[in-house]
Amino acid sequence: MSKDNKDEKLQMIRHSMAHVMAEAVLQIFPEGKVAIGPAIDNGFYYDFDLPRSLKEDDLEDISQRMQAIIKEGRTFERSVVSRDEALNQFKDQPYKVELIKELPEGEDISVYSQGEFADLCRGPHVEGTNKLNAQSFKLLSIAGAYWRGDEKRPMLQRIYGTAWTNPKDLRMYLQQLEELEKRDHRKVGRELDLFSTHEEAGPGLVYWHPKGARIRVAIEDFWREEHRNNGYEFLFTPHVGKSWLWETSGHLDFYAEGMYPEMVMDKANYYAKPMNCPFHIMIYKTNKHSYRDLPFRWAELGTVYRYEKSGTLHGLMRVRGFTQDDAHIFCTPDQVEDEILEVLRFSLHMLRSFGFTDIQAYLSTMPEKAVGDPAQWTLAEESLRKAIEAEGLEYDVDEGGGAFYGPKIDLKVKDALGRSWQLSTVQFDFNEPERFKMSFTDRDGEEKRPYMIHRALLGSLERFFGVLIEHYGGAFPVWLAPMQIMVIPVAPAFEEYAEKVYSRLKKAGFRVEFDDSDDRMNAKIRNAQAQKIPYMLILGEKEAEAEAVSLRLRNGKQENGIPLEDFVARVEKAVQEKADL
RNA sequence: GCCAGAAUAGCUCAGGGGUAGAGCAACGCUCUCGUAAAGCGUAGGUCGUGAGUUCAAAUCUCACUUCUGGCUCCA
Repeated sequence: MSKDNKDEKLQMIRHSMAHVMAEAVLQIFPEGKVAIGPAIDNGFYYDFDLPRSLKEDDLEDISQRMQAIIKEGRTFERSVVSRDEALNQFKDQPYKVELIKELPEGEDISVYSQGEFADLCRGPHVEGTNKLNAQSFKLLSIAGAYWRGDEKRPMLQRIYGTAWTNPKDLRMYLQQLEELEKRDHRKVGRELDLFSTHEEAGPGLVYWHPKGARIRVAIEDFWREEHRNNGYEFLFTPHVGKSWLWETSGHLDFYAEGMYPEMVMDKANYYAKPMNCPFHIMIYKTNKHSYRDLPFRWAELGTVYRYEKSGTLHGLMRVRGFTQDDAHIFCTPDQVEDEILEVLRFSLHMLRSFGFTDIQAYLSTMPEKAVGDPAQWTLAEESLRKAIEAEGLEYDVDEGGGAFYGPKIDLKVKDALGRSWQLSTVQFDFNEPERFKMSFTDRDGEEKRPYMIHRALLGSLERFFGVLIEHYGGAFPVWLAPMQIMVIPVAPAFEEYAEKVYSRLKKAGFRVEFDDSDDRMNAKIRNAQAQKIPYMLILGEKEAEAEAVSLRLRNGKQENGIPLEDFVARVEKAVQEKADL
């Protein structure tokens, strides 16, 4: 069977499972209202409006009822009904009635029934429950979900489940979930002592511990070096600014909800910055600029603060204070195409350097409500499209999905577990240059608006760090590892030689530690392993005599009797090449 | 912000209307050791915060805070 066929079959199974679950839930709550229940990646869900809140215990009951229904060997029967018939049949189901009323005139209204339970549904479904396996599904969780995703509509109860063709696939999926849990950056972050957040000090605000900061410094050092190589200048700007900035940029009109509230001082209102751009624009406006000066590529690791709704905060992935690896490019119209191509190349180079090789692009174009001249939009969109194609990237287009101020490319990477993360973004801005009345003097002596491009390659350092932690499961490649080498003497008698090796490695600039605790060697190895340190050096009599080291890698492999200087060269090479080990 | 769940020692967790428990970690002592946990001991908690019920609250109730799973949001 081809992959597509297989996927289609799984979709049908999952969707059918959702119907079976709906029937099971209605057995318990005959007066319950059903909303929608589609198949999703790895499973299905169904939304209900029920007289009471579901509890975890209910899932077991529902599961058993589902198994019973499956074993009854029902068939899924499709029937086509008129609108009136449908309205009549579902008159006790207000959510279905709403859906029926919205179905376009002339379209078939189909109903699938499986014995007692019938559901408005486009289908398709498997022929009968004999195609479902009572042992290869699992109900996973209960969640709240707004009807039609609208926060003004009723909150429904959603049950998520996963379903597969056979119990083995289910087991594999559940194992994958466990793996995900093991790699969770919040868990790894605590185990490796990388970062913390504090209830008393403010939710969504990240504290980078020494070991986490080592990784950040490695990232930032690389980031600066690459920006220097790519023709960027660096800026530093303040963290707060007077309301004038945000009134002018327009953020106070359309983004005030996302900002930390004002601070009043000396009869002026200050705001913590949610964006760096107005600050960069202030620097631009300090001088008059000629077309000969452009382009400017100005980068800043700019820390911004945004009020994210409390329920949306999540570890490092969604926070209230974060540092963007931000840059703004100001250029003339005829520079746009080259600049965009360069930015995209740079972006890909950065992401690949961190081990992300599976990258997809998303192009978002002009929405209905937009500022700026359509000709500008066209030039911008074309430059984005050309760049993506020049780099041979797979891409999707979200027609009309751009922000009102300009089109953009987002890059998403797939991590080691196949999950997608949006990291890079390249966005045109036709709004702020206008509002801040930016200009440059063109060849013909006229004052013209520069093009402005926002771009972030890693997104935010916090989020990027979170993604990195999960991508590597905490086992960072040598160049990023907070502790690269652990020196472990076999016994206290060999501490002198171990000390010597330690000094040599320290001198070479490596992040090396010396475990001189009272633990036995075995315990030291275990501790180093738990910290996912790439290299463990086991040093005893043999090594001391030969000026050598015995190397244990965190993947369990061993190499004994490596001359010390060879090991130094080897680590230098791994760091240089950004290799795993 | 909304729905649901959770909060007990640094960490992982047990317990539960009548003075708080384990393992790991920490600290001290002993052991001097060749590739994933040596042994013994010591210390450590107003049971998230505030209020209420009760003779008595960590336990029951309410509010709040934070976290978790979702929804929404992410111009």
